[in-house]
Amino acid sequence: MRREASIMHLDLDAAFASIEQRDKPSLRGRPVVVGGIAGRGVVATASYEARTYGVRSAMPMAEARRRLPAGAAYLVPRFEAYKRTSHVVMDLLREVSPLVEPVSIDEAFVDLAAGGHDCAVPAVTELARGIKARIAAATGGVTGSVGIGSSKLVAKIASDLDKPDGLTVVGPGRELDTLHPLPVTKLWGVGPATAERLRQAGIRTIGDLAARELVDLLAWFGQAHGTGLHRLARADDDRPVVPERDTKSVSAEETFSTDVADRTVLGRELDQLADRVATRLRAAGLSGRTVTVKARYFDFTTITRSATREQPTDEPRTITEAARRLLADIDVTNGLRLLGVGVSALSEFAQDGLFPVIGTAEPDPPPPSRPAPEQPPPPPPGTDWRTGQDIRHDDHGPGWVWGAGLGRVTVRFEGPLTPPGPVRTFKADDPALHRADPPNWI
DNA sequence: TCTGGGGTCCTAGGACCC
DNA sequence: TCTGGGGTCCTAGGACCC
Repeated sequence: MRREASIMHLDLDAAFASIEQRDKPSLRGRPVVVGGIAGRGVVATASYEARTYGVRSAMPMAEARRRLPAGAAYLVPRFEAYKRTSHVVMDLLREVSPLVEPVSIDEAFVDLAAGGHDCAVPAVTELARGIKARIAAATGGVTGSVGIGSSKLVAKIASDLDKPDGLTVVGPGRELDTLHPLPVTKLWGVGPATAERLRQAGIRTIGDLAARELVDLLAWFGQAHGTGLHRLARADDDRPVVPERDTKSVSAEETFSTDVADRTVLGRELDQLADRVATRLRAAGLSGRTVTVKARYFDFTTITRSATREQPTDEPRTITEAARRLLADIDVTNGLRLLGVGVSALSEFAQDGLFPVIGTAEPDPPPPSRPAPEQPPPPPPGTDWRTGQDIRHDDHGPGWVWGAGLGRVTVRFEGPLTPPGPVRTFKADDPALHRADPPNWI
């Protein structure tokens, strides 16, 4: 815990749903649910209109449909669109401080002290107001809620106190007053299982938890979780803001619409999952030694089987063969609800001798040439966005450069599909400047 | 109401080595 | 011949997060 409120947490409000409402004006003001549309799907994000009907994240989609009136929209996620908005926001935050830790596509911590800001409460409050306004402008109206405090814990809890479009600053010395009345479930790391054990011990609020001895928590929850809870309940949190983390595993899984017992079908699924994992490993320049197969039964019990190789691999064939051997040891007579493949024990480069040793590689050949688009070259970094140039776009109609920097171009589109025009960010040389998102209407 | 998909971290037991 | 303790790696499962 720091002496100043210098850690900020930003959480975009119902990000997936509000991006959909931004891009599709007909959805504005209506309940919008983004998530798995099929039988076994769940809600990823519900718009605030949908939340008034009690629809929440992680709720089965079937239940959401039951609760919502006619006229509600059910959409499959368009992750590429969300990532573009996420990049716009993260780039903005990096202008505030070099220490930005994206937690997910719609959430980040920012170390304001590392950005050289005055971290007195009035100053950070003003700073946050400005950041919120810039985010809303740059994203075409997607809002975020901000919390600022002396630790990650306090900042995160603060951002949740006033949603949507909120701003809460917890001044130094106010941490315990803020935390202690809240239910323990607000603490990072307290899920359903921990909450139930705490409830049995008569612990409902974070204040109740702070009143308990460490030995009790150690006995109930073990070393790591016990000490973690003990400290967090006292607002004792010195975790730094870490901009980048190494990837530890890459996996793909699929829940079937009905359980599958046919080993031929499962084998084909396994091949596809292994392919997806291998593709993503290669894109990230990673390979791994441990292959894991995950299976879930009708009753939701889940098992894993893993095998560790001598050498790391990113070869689809190698991963598939290892996965098939593991699947052979799994009982599928009553069918599987879910099948998954993962690779872990990662290292940075493939060791299979399929690639030149680092350092002796030929330079990459130039990318295949594309038909030259009718497009002026993107402005150099630093160009004033107000003077932006026109950029033609196949599907969204004309757009103009809204901002540029760090090899990225932000474009605001105006067209029949999206008046008054969303803002999107592209890499300066991104051919997606001429590609539309696939439609996701259901 | 019947539970997605992508991750992270922790625990516990067994094998193996010194 | 019997027995120790520590360290590391691997496997499996579980809780949790967004």
